[in-house]
Amino acid sequence: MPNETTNAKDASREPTAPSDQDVDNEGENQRSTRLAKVQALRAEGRNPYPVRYERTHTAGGIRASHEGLAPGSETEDRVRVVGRLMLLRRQGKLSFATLADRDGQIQLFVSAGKVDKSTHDEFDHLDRGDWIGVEGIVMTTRRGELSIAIDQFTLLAKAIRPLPDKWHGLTDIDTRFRQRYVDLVVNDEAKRVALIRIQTIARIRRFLEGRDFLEVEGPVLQTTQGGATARPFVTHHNALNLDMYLRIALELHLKRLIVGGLDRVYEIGRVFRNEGTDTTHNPEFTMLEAYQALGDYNDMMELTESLIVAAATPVLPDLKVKYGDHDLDFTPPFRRATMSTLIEEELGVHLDPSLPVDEVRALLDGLQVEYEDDWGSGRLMNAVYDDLLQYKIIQPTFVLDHPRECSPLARAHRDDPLLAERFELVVAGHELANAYSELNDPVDQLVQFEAEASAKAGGDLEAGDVDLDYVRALEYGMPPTGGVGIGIDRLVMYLTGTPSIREVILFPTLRPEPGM
RNA sequence: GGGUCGCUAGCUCAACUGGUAGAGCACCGGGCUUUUAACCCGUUGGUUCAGGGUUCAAGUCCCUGGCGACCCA
Repeated sequence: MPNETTNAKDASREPTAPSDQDVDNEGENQRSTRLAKVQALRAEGRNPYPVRYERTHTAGGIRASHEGLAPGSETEDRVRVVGRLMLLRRQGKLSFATLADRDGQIQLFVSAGKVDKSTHDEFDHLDRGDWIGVEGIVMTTRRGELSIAIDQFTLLAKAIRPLPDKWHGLTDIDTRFRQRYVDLVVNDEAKRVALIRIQTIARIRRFLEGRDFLEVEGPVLQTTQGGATARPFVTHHNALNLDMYLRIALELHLKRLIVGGLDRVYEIGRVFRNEGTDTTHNPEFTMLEAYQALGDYNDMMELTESLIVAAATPVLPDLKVKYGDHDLDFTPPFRRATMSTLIEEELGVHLDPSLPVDEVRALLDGLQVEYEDDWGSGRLMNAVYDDLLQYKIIQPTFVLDHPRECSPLARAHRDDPLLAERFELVVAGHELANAYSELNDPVDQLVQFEAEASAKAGGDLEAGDVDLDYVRALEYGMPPTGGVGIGIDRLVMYLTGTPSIREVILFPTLRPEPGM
């Protein structure tokens, strides 16, 4: 019947042509075939996109309630389920289909004995990807597959584009990120990672609530750059005629709230850093920062460790995970070692910020570590750590007592004024958390800000501004406080064993797609 | 920023030293009452990322550009 085929195609072209203008042309043939089906339904006075449908059960719910139903059983249980049609196996007088909803899949069983011919025919002309609502009886097939023997179904949303290959799925990384909606439909791993992220954030909230922290929100649009070392995004507010930064950290406003008397606060929020992207960096990412009055960095270490264990346990019961080439173990306590100790351990040299600059420079020259002329011994020491050590630290390790010189918001160490009371938690060579005993001396803080501002004036694009309002806040008195920041995306990468940050961010930053 | 690799049908992939662009799935038509990536038969479907060059002839070789992945700094 070649004529019929040709006619059907010709008929399908006409109604679809005008509506195609604003979409790309992928799958043009299949799109037009399906658009023709939409037109045909409309011509019969039926709506291919009806407004609602009452469901009584979900796929997962039916699986849970009918676990162990013997093969070849038929129940009296009438259910209405909604989902996306994932597979369709037409077999003449019998059709099987796989319906997927948020929490699972279930087979549909369509028998000529239970539905009339036109319903069956219509079912057989559905496409993979269509959303349907079905009503029927819970049963199992001879092979034991839990199914719904349907007696009626309703098309809820016609899919115009075909789903990717039912076996190979969607593997092109770029397309997976650009069209995450498709990735989530066909790749279970994408859904698994997304759900772990969602659950992890929920668990962190519960954990912090359990410790009496208040969740707060600071401003995203800011007029000073501060709280971290990073290049900001700049934007413009029209009504105020004001250039503004998108925040690079949450820190300075959370501590203002500590001043205000909200003595345990945290925020889980998006921060923005105008830097290159790679496997572990996305320009916008999610930070947790928590501040606890009357805590110091030792308390924050305990908090950090407990929080990570609380978040990890439901996902990784043994707290172990394969991450790239590494086997990570989050069993507490994590190792604690000072930066100075680690340098000595690894390189066999003693380095601390009290050494004369010339001596330290000579040492860096010997190690082939690059540095700037205006760096003091502390920053030079930090460069050795950054260049030669951090990437080698695989298992969770609290690296303690960084040079004060590169910690402008941290309090000087109680035992050594050239060091800060600071730690970074390093995992698989990357910083997962960063914490201080917070600096609350307003005079000292101003000195630190001014040093940064002069570096910025000297061309350091990552250096911060003097935040005079923050200094003013400190002048009203901030109690001794410990604070910590944890990279949520990184944490989720570890918990899911996914060594790419773009896999754990549903919509990673991408160049715009040509033509979109 | 440097290097390597990739981009072919809606999806997943082929196409030797340059010689008529193919397969599976999907789609369309037909068959099939217990399938599970169902199966069987028959069709349809292409600006080979873009542009330029070499050649009788370019998916293939050369140049430029785009997008992406990985490694390095």
